[in-house]
Amino acid sequence: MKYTITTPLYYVNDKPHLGSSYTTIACDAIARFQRLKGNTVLFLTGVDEHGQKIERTAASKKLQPQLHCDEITRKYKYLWDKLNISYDRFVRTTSKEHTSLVHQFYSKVLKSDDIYMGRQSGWYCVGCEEYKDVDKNDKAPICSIHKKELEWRDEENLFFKLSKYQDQIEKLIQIDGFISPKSRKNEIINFVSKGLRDFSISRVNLRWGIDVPGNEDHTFYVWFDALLGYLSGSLSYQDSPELTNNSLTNWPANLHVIGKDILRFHAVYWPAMLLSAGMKPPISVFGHGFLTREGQKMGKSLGNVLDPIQLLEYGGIDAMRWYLLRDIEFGDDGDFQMRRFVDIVNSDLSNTIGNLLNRTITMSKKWFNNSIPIDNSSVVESPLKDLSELKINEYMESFMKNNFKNSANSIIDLANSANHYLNEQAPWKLIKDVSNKDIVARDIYSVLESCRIIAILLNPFVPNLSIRILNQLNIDSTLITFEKSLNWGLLNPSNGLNNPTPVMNKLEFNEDLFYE
RNA sequence: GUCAGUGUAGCUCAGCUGGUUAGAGCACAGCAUUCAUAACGCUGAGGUCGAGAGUUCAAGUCUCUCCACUGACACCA
Repeated sequence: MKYTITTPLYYVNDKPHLGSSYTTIACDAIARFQRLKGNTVLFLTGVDEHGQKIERTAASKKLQPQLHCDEITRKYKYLWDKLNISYDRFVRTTSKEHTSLVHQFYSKVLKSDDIYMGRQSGWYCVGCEEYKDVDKNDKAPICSIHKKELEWRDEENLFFKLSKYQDQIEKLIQIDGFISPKSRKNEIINFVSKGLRDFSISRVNLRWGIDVPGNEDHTFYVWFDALLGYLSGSLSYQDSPELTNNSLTNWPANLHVIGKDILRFHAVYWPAMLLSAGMKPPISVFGHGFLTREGQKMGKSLGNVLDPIQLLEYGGIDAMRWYLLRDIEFGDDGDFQMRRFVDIVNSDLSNTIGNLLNRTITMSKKWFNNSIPIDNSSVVESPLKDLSELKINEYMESFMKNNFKNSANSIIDLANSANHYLNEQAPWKLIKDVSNKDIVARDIYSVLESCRIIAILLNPFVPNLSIRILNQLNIDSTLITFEKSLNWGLLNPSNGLNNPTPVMNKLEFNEDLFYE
């Protein structure tokens, strides 16, 4: 089965922030999960590089727009690299291939007779780059966001006939699972029910964009450019892109993950555009929440922006990924708290999981020939076996619903129970009597086996840590799949064990590390 | 402003159609302790369930009012 998942195409006005890291980490976890399930995954990410804001930012830095984009794009790629993001394709909207695709797509929409030239007039905020929905008779309205006077503009734009797709969109968004989470689905339904209006897809006074064929003084406005990146990244033949059914083997996307702010464009505009071009809409769209920091909105004016690179250098990749996926309800807004970051990571990864692995390997090597106890007879029965099966099921169920938090909790439950089991059985006492050796062998084996399963389940969340655990168990991480690797009793005693060293070091709390 | 959602221990949250002394994890304190990463385990302290009023034998759970925060209300990359 094919599975296509996308992040948004990030706007390269500025360097990547924590929010885009969050989205991308979540997508990476899903992509890795789907690969472990045996699906052929296309994980697509990229950048949106056009627009007036970028043109201006570049100008203020005295750079050509393209050079500015190159620079920021490099930063994105660098960060995704550091976060071990397993993307398959990285789309740039300034690439030749993308431009070609936009033109092809546009001609399809033209053929459907869904484009017309219209006039747009109204109060325009340069800061927002958009028309404001204020009373046209107002004499000097002010942008509520920028607190600046609005400009009156009156210009020719090409429009897309969104209104024509009212019925089809209404049906689509009703489909169970198309929009998640549910609360946002209701908002969209509410919005659509009020009647869809056509929207403008071109600008005349914008040079940094893709030309509109046949209207050379126009360039495409964001949605007829950026959204199409999903298509150009999905084509089978990237080099000479042709928008045909043959080349679209990775389409439709199974899941677009985006921030809640652009949900409407993905759940309403985008499907309508695709329908117009004779193509299938995506299968599902997930709008996640935003991150605050210590209860406050992050912003430059507050000086409390948390730089993902800094966080990464401080806590490491596993800590960062784990905290974001494990502690924040995917879909809801979340609050980044330094204290909690340190506590959660230390407790879960170092104390519970890391220490479990460490103590068990030490015992095993000590009492069983520097290796794993051979215990084929009793491997079959263990309370931990039953529990692991239960937790694996919970994990899978939650993950399919993008409920990473519950999924992670299932892993922790299993690790806690294994620790608990050791304390109850106390093999370090039993071993003092040689006749107990079989019991100890069974116990140690079943805890090691739990560790193996924990490592596999951990893989989509914290791939690096997962591999470190598997390495200690002497297991080749490249051969892992859910289907083949999650059965109980697969740990092979003849493989032996590597020397235990802590797989996860503890973090020290440092309150004002990241405030300038 | 209109509509929707949220508000439960220091922190993150469970609490279905109202029913015994309100739960979990983390953090904290004490005990115990090496197989182990000052880890694990056990025990404990912690809440007038946003505020007020009402319905009821009984309300965190229903109704009303108020407060705080969040989101939607069309072109916010």
